Amino acid sequence: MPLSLYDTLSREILPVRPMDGETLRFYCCGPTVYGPAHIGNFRTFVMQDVFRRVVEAGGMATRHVRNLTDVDDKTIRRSQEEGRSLAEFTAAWTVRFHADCAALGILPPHVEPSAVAHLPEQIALIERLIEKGHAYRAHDGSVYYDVRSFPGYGKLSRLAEREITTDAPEREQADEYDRHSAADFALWKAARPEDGPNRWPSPWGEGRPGWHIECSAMAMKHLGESFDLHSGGVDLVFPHHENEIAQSEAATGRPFARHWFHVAHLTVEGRKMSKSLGNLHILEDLAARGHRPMELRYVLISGCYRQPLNFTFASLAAARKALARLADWQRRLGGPPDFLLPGEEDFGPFGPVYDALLSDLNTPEALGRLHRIGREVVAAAEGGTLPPQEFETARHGLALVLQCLGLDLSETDTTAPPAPEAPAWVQALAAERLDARRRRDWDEADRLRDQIKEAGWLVRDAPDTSTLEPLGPPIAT
RNA sequence: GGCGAGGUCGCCAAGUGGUAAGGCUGGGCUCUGCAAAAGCCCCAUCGCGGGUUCGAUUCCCGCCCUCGCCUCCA
Repeated sequence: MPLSLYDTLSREILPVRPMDGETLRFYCCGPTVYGPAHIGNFRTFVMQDVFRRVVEAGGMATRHVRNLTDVDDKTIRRSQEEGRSLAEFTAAWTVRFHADCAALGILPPHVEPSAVAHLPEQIALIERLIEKGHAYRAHDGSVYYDVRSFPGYGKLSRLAEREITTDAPEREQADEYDRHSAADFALWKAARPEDGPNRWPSPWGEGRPGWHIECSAMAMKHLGESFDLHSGGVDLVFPHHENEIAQSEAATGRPFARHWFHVAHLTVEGRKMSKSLGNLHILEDLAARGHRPMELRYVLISGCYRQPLNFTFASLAAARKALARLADWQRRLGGPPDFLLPGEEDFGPFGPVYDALLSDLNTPEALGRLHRIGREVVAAAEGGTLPPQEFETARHGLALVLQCLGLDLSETDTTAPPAPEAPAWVQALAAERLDARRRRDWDEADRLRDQIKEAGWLVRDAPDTSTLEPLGPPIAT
């Protein structure tokens, strides 16, 4: 059974099938590498990752391309502010992005093309559009796409051209002077003084590519003129993806991507994420509050990708508990098997979890089923009512399902959290209490426990010893 | 104004034309010197008003409210 997924273009849930019958080729709009990616960015990347894992678990090969936008207004401006070359600046943020993705268990794409490394492809595509009469050169050496030359313009976002032009803000007025229509967008931007050394030669003079053209050029280069699926955050529907379609289909005369997969946005504690609210959280912020990346991943897949998801620190704490439980079950089922054989028939009792994922990537339903089935299976295994062979199937199925969700529980050992060392004086109290406990002086032991608790530490007794752990995640100030 | 999404237990969040998954929190119990952990159990009639229907949270209409996009923000 193939994965069914909502398609933004047709507004229908459609099966996702490779058009070549072998490899599912898909493109994801990647990050602009000018700073750390925030949790909203990661919602999209995590969902794209789950998508890929689910497809691959069904035995299908994939070819995953995700670009790096490393030349645009922001990268140019920021790099200059810091006095670094554009290449040096974007390389540093790319390293950071890769590290964050790895922490979140996001599989690296098979190809990760960079925009600056694909200038010839972009220029060639623009030339092709000019030749076909879909683009024109402005006086300053910029090149614009002629939106009116493409009848299908607006089909993805359902925005009539009339709407786009009527209320266009009065920004970039200088450019508008040269544009045939306010809806026309730049394919090539003529160099400006403030761009500094960040300019490249082209048939139209020095400049740099517009934003949208990079994805068209790189997707076509690495996936072909027509491919299976294209993905990004909902905000990219318009104008980015609308423009990509216009550019690509006008140039090739062929359908660009067959399926469009968009991930809804995140709110934070019920409010829109924004710089001014200071809630554009990044992985670093969460770590400072004692949260692991996997906890964020769990939160990010706990809602339907088509619905806005409300991120809260309470849900992060809930995720920690839920992960600990899953890790416990996995341990009690004998731990993950040494190797996994992907295939729908191998999910054993966890088949319904995978079915939920195949049904429009319903991750919350999948998590619900995972908890319900997991509880039953573990109880049966420990109650002795699970035949040995089914025990092995369950163990394997659980691992497969966790792999689809990308939940790596290896770091989730509840008995040994990455707890910071308690201050020496708290440890001294704990040692004192352990003595009292060994003397069976319960009153003294309880008194010391309370004292330690007030200091923010929990005493956890084992038969012959005790350990300390912080009471809840530290609250960032 | 245009296009679109949504209002389900204290919080997060699925789902269905026949009386509502799951996680967290909370309450009870088992275990434990106590506590923690673990386990078991309990906890919602689905924004408001109409309509269709044997029956609606699920379909239709109206209203209220929230949110997203409408030129470079995932």
